Amino acid sequence: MIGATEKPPRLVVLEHPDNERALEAIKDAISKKRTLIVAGRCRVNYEGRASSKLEEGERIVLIKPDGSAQVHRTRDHAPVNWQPPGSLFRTRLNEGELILRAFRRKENEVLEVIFKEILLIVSLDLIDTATFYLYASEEDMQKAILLRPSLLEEGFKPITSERPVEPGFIDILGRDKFGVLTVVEIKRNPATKEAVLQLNRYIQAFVKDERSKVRGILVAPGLAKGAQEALAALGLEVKLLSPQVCAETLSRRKKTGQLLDFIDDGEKV
Amino acid sequence: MIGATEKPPRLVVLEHPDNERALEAIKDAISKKRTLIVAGRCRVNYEGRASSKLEEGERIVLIKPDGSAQVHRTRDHAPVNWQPPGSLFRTRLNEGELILRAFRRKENEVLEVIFKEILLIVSLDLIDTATFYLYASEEDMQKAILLRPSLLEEGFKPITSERPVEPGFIDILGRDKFGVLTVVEIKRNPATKEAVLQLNRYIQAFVKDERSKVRGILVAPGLAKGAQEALAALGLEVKLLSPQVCAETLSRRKKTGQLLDFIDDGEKV
DNA sequence: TAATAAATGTCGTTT
DNA sequence: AAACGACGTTTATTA
Repeated sequence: MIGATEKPPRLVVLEHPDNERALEAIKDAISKKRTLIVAGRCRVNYEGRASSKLEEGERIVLIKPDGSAQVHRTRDHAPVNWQPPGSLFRTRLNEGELILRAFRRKENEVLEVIFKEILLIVSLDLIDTATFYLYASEEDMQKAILLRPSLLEEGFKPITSERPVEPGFIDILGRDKFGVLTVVEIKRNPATKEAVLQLNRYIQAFVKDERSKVRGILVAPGLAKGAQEALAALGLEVKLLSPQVCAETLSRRKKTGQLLDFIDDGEKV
Repeated sequence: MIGATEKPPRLVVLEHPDNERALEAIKDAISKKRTLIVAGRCRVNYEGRASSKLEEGERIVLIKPDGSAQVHRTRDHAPVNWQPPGSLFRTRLNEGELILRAFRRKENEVLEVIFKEILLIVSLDLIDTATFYLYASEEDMQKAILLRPSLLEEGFKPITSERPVEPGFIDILGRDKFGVLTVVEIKRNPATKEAVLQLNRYIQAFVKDERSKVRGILVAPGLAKGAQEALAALGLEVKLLSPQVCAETLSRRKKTGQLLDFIDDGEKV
């Protein structure tokens, strides 16, 4: 029995509970915004942007305090069915089955898990306040070029980053060593034809304002199919640069300060 | 103790195990390709296409028989770190910590979870052979009709899709076999009276511009209460079409090319 | 195996 | 609230 007045333990485990105990534990965990794991034999229905049906089988359901839900099968990284954060939950017994519904009113989406048999219920009060750090993202590549413009090319001088233009934002705008305006678009993956077109749109929008000559440089670790042709056709350029090198540049800065761009005159790719 | 000779139980649960028991249970579960859940206080490192760092906190790790791994925090549908199916695992104790590594050799990617404290281990032998069925979204229905206009009716020729009009967007605009302008509104669920009114609004807004005769066709798998009457009252039409049939049309296209509309002259609903 | 397109993409940001 | 772009996108399909 999970007391209403007592503080519940950080970890509650029920093996092979009957439906009544399971219902109580699930309602308790969700209402107290605990993390909930339910393993059991169930079928799953989803109705919303699409609809899906999954017949009976044993799966794991994970419900988080933020109101997200996911149903995992024995394979695949991604859940077979899910509901994003902010979902509402309704649990009830019906003719010997335990029915768990996660729904989002606005989006008109419903996820329904109908348990024939509950193998396990785990209710956890997880404490996790740590920050997640991701390195070598596209953002890091941008930071690295701004910190050390020679990563792009000798003599490049950034003017602004994230400059708004008609269709979006120019990653980096600057001038090359001859003073020519240069639009830089950064990709952390091999650049696709779409990326080239994106860069071109930015330049087009920009040229309207400036109507002077503008260079366009695509920064990426490589080129996907069709990108080379698109670049040539549009008269744009590419600078091969890996996210890893950018991440290294940033981490080295932390140790040696911001002098690198003045000291280092070599190119590393 | 989990015997090597005996068949292990379908469900093994260890609450607050010491490191040795935890190590044994984890190795056993992974080697026997069981589904494994580990909850505990840990830090997480990832090194591969990018790199990431997550300091100490309580999380849930889910490892599946297919060699996929994911680390879940208390929020978000998506795992904070993961490793796709086919990963290899190495578990060991080191200075009072339990270290779980999931790596992919070819991709040179490593996920490392370092447990300071194990709250719970669950090792499951899940049985799940069911097939997952996903039925098409409304967007797929639109695509299917554009691909094979005869799904709507013989001789229909689409002009545009998502054409903006006063109240929103016309799903598909086209001409029937007599050249009469036709507005198509698609619903993936049984169409309600509201859907009929929506179609009517689009037509009204459209007639202002064109002031020629315009047909309105509601595409839906069925009609909800009151929809039939509304259609009749407004002089609009309905074409019954299920998302499933659209999905089939789209998947068949991939196999047989885009010739279907020329070959197929029958209607399937 | 590599390239391409779709996804109930998810998730953040900005208008 | 809606739109846009990035993502360690993932995933399936096809050449």
